[in-house]
Amino acid sequence: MSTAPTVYDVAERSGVSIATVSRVYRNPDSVRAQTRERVLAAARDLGYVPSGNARGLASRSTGVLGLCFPDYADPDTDAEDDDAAMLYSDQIIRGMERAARRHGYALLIAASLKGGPESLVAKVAGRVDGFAVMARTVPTEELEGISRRRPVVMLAGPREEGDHLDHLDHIEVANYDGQRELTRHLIEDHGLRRLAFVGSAEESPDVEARFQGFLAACRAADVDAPEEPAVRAAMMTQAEGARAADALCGRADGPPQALVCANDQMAVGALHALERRGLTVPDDVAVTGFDGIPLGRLVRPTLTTVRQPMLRMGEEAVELLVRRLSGTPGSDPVSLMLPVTVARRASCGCGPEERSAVAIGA
Amino acid sequence: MSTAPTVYDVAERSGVSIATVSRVYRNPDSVRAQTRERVLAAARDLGYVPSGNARGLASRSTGVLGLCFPDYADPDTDAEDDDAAMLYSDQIIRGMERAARRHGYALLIAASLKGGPESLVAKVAGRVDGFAVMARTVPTEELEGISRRRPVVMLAGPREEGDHLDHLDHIEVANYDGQRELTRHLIEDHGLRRLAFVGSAEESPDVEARFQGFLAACRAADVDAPEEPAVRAAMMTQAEGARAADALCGRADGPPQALVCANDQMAVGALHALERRGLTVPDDVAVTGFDGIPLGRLVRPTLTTVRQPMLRMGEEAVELLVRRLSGTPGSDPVSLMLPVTVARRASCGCGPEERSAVAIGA
DNA sequence: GCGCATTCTGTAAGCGCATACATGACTCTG
DNA sequence: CAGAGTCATGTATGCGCTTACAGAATGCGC
Repeated sequence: MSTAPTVYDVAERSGVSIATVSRVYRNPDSVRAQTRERVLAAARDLGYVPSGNARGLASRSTGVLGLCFPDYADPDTDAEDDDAAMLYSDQIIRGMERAARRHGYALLIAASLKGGPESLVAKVAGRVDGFAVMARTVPTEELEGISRRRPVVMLAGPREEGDHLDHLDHIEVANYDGQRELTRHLIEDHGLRRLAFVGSAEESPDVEARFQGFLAACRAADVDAPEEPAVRAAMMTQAEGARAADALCGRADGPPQALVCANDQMAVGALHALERRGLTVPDDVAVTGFDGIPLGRLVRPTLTTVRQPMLRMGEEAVELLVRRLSGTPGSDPVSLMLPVTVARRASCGCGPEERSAVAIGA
Repeated sequence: MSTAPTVYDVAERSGVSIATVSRVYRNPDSVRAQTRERVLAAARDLGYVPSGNARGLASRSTGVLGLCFPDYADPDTDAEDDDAAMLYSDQIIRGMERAARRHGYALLIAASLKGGPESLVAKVAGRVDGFAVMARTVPTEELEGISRRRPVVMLAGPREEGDHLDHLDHIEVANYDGQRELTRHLIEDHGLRRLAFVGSAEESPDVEARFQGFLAACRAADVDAPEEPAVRAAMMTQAEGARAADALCGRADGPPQALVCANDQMAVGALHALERRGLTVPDDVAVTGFDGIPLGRLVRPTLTTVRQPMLRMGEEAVELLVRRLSGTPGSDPVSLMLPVTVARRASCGCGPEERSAVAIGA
């Protein structure tokens, strides 16, 4: 692990100048075949690997795209169960990696640390040509600054409204339409009328949009539409989902007929809590989630949910970045809305087999 | 997207030298609070983001670890089904990302392109402080060269034997012990005696080790142990698994009692093929896989398999790299063997509920 | 108010590569 | 065989930052 060889070493060993060594890698055809072979041989002997840093510095580009995502680790998830630990950021990663590869980019990923998220973005932003950020991982204001210098696309978050609307590119999913359709399904197809929405305490535009979709479906069907979510969970984890379910069961008028959760994690938690209380899902209480994480298909009953097209979201993010990197810089910020699908599974009363689902929204 | 601001711009704007700007980021305490604030304010105004390339070049380290993995995309997998597309490289990624984050590193990932794998490694190797490579993604010889200059750990592949044993660090899994235990289970607990092993045509030490474990269990129980795998699939995909199952069913003596597949993908393909032929799994034929991909729990019957600890493998890889990066450089190459677990599910006849499984090997 | 220790800040020299430009070696044309 | 045109290679500069080292500022004791 002695000090690594550089172009200078390779140049000396093969009797050429460093410019020629550089050309061998950047533009092989511009070097005579014989010379090229000599250089490559020397490089091989030395174990030479071009420094990405130096190359990037000199050429002003890295060939790397980035992704910042929140640390979604749910402490409730059984650490032994690898499958259950797969959340949807993994699917975005996979989608981005695939698309990035097609365009000749590598992918740099980093989850926000509790320490200081600022260092996170800076670290990633400084090493990539452009990057995607999952909503609410990083203050929008900070992203605004960065996006003046390089492309940034926000995933699964709406553009900021009002005075300070941001200028980032966005890729959203049809939260409103998806939740409305799912709620409509509960009301019309299963005849449920006492529905409780489990939201989150922290401000989240996604959760808010889902709640509004929920309300819209209630109103359309003349079902009691509460002003507020029945519960606002402190965090959107299984433990909080369980707590929410317990709270709702303890109410004077008994549990609602359906528990409409703002994400799958909480829904799974609710499932467990209801089971512990001796209630049967979906016969006593229906439960639904949102997101479409793999775990939703592993629990029993399988979880009815609204599936987000995570893979595609990752791919679209890369396409957007690539377009920005090669295109006219001045163009206006883009907002792409991706459709979701309602996955009707067992927890709403649709039986064990997953029903075919259609795209909603966008 | 005008040209990005640099330390020089920030220095000028805040009336200090570039060295002070640099110190504000690298070593904040060494700058008087008042000066620091001025610099940070200027940086904010300008939308300054330190260049990772320049920093890396000057400081000779990147703060990034890497992972190269093969492009495992199985063309048979329903592209619409995101969950099924999650293969085990995703879990390694997640494991590495977590561990890397704990140590203050980001993670750079890249799958090998069909084009030229050499460019892949070079690209990654040049941009990271150290990296992991999944076995058979990159020629060992090339890795050898690179590993002279920076830490490289090979995942899920044994050290090269014989004349050219490599000097890389390795993290392996207990292929042999796992497959032997699973096979023993089929023979002793389910009383099966006519077993067929579905291997792969390409040379793979993993598959070979699994086959040897299979043989060992057969011999130990006095069951016919074939010299060769019953089928050597061209690729380890679902399509090839299905083809293998069909081939075995077409034999004169009828299908075997159990189809022991070298990986889950093929096992799932076999499951489908058997179903198409009207055979019932596990009653007519038992089927087993290897790996423990999420898909194995989604298919019916659920797939009995040997689960590899992918998350942990990713974490251990990072720990190893970090140790190398901060430690005594001269130490000998390490080989870490991780235990596997036999997941007894429905496809071997163990019933729908997954049985508790114990660690095997290592 | 002086000398000295202690902070704080500036100066300058690279880090390893890409690349514009200059140079040299040939080939071709007339 | 001179001059123009090609192609292969070398020279020199700078990309934006870190980091010795040197120098200025500040604090302290007496």
